[in-house]
Amino acid sequence: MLLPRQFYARDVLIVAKDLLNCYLVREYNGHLLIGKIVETEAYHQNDPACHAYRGKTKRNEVMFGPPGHAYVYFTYGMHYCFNVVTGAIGRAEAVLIRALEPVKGIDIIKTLRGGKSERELLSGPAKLTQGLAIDLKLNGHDLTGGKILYITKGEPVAEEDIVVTTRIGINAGKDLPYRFYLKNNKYVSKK
DNA sequence: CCGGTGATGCCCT
DNA sequence: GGGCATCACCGGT
Repeated sequence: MLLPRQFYARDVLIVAKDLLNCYLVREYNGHLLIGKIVETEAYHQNDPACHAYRGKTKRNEVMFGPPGHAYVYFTYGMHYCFNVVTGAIGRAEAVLIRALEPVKGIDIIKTLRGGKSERELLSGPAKLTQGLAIDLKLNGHDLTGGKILYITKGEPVAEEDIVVTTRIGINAGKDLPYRFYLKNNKYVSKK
């Protein structure tokens, strides 16, 4: 089932947790590339680590728009990261998708990633954008349209199978418990 | 297995 | 001009 707009129009911490076990689907050159979401992080406008903490800019303006759209940004001179916009219009919130478990189209994904081992294909925020061919052309894309790039519902996750901890790769806001991942899943990114 | 480090370009101050 | 929501590779163990 395609996730509807109201799924995304909730608090970013709820959405970040509920996205676990859902499927990110990418239509690429006639192939379906699919990964199961196993790790997420939440960011919001009152959080010092958030791109929108100091207000709206050209880069982060998608975060202030309607929920259910993709916020893609470029970083470290060579990598892209993929986020899902949440919450109400005018409020800047987004969930960073940090890791996927490969599900479908694995041969294509392997080619896009330069022939890495299955464990290394999508187990990091910039790895999964490379493996699913996500770049700035998809910034602002509506994920509720069911085309090109979208998310479908997964099996519910038991509360005890979710680990809540601090985020990775940031300094500001590093003590906030805004990272969520599936316990014992080998495709979660490493620290 | 582990920690350290260079790559590389754009955004924002 | 500094810093970045990262990754892959290198060398020592």
